[in-house]
Amino acid sequence: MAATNPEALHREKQKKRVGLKELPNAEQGKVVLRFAPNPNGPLTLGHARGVSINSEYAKMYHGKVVLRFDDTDSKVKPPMPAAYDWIKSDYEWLTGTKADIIIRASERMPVYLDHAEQMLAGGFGYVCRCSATDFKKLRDGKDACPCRPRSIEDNLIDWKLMIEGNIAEGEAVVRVKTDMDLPNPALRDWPALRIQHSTHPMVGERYKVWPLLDFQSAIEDHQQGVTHIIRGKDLMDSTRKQTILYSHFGWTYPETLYWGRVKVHDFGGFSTSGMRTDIENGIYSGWDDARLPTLRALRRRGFNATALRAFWIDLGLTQKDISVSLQTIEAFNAKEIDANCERRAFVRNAVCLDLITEIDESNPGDIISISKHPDGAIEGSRIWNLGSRKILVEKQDAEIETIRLKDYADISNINGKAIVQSWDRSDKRPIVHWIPENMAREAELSIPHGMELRSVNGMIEDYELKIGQIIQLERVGFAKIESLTDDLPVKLIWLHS
RNA sequence: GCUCGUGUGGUGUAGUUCGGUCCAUCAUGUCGCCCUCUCGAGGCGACGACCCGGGUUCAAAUCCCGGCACGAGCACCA
Repeated sequence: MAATNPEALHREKQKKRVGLKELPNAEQGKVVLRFAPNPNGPLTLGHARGVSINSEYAKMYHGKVVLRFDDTDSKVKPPMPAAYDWIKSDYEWLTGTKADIIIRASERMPVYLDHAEQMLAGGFGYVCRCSATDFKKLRDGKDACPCRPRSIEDNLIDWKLMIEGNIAEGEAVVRVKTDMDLPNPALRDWPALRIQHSTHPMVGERYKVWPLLDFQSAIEDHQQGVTHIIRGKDLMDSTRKQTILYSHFGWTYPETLYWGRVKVHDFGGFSTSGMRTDIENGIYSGWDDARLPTLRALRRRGFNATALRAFWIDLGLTQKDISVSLQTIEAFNAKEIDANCERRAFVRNAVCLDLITEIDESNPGDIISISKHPDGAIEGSRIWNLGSRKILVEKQDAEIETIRLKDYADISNINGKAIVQSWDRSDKRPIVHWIPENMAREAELSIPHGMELRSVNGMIEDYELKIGQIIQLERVGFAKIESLTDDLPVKLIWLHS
């Protein structure tokens, strides 16, 4: 045997860093972050990343999160009045707290319009009356458009016409002056505000000129003292555009971090507008349809907010475009909820057997008690009455000759007769779940599976069932009790295994 | 086309700042074994990766150069 290097034995294995990376230039108590959704529907699993990461950083640095509704477009992505409250409650559900500051861009219009005027008066912005296509042509050739050199006075006159509603939509736009030689064409004299005469669901027809995201967001971040922006990397050019605007105003741009695109294999993308259309067309029953990746749907199915946050924080903040599996989220969820879920039996394709027992001194009798949770995480027992001498097992299990009825007895199963062979576990025969026939109640388990909703019928153990309760169906998986109506089967909604 | 960004096992991540302590972390997954009571649970174990090619160096996942692949932006959407 060769000599062992003692150092090699003591070498420490490297550890995985836990939690989020440090934020650059972050000072305890002074960090201000923001989460800025478009209120065109409730929050999705994708938004949950933004909410989780931002709120976690706020917690780490004892900072604040601004929840801002970016509702400055009423034509392409019109805001949904109901969505403001949905998002607020989705946010609260997920983080367990209210956002520190909540604002709507549409109520802050005077601020944006005022800054637009400052920009024009300062000569670093101008009103452009070229058509979008003409401008694009000029911009691609690094050529300034004819409106650019006009005087501040002329710009202010046009601006007045714009905000008074005297210029039609598409006829004018306010641009931020940049270097036309910028290598990135997307940045050259980018548009800051445009005309929209449509009715805004929150403020009506009060405003004729609306800021675009890059302008509105930049001004508002400064107003709120945002120190760190975390956004999708598709918005990298926004950062560059806004940095130019900030330097015009003499402000310092916040630290900016990015994440890549996320897909959850089982859902695909998270298009809110796509879901909205499908709901309107009756493909889905509503925003909480179990097949949808909305937070409300996930919550309805029994996903836990802490688990969802833990999942996103574990993923961390990287610029890679990723595709994750729902299975991973489910594993986080199972870990989180297991200790709180009572067990119940659910027998699909039930087969009824006659229970035959010999009277002997080890016979536990007709009243047996089974723990609500295998390792006692939940106290108490379920009390079963075997008085009817009839039991239900799954058809598949009934085809096996010798099985063990979980927590009861080893039996031989021949011709519909379950004959007790031993009370104690006597060999390695399979353990199956079962229920006394007189304690069984019909149930329907609804399982979302991609575009379809599968339904599995069976008999559930009717013991202390409560509506809204998440239980673990032994050997099947977690499910939530959706409805408990007399005379109707219990409705269960599938969570995961 | 122009601009920007990213490349670590099946998936996702740690490590990359300041090269060695990395025969590369953890989770999820898959497979196997165990189980005195969920074989869709639990326990244990195994599997599996630094995009490619050069270079610098005693030493590279880490630094340099060149490829390649993938993604995003180039909206009067967010």
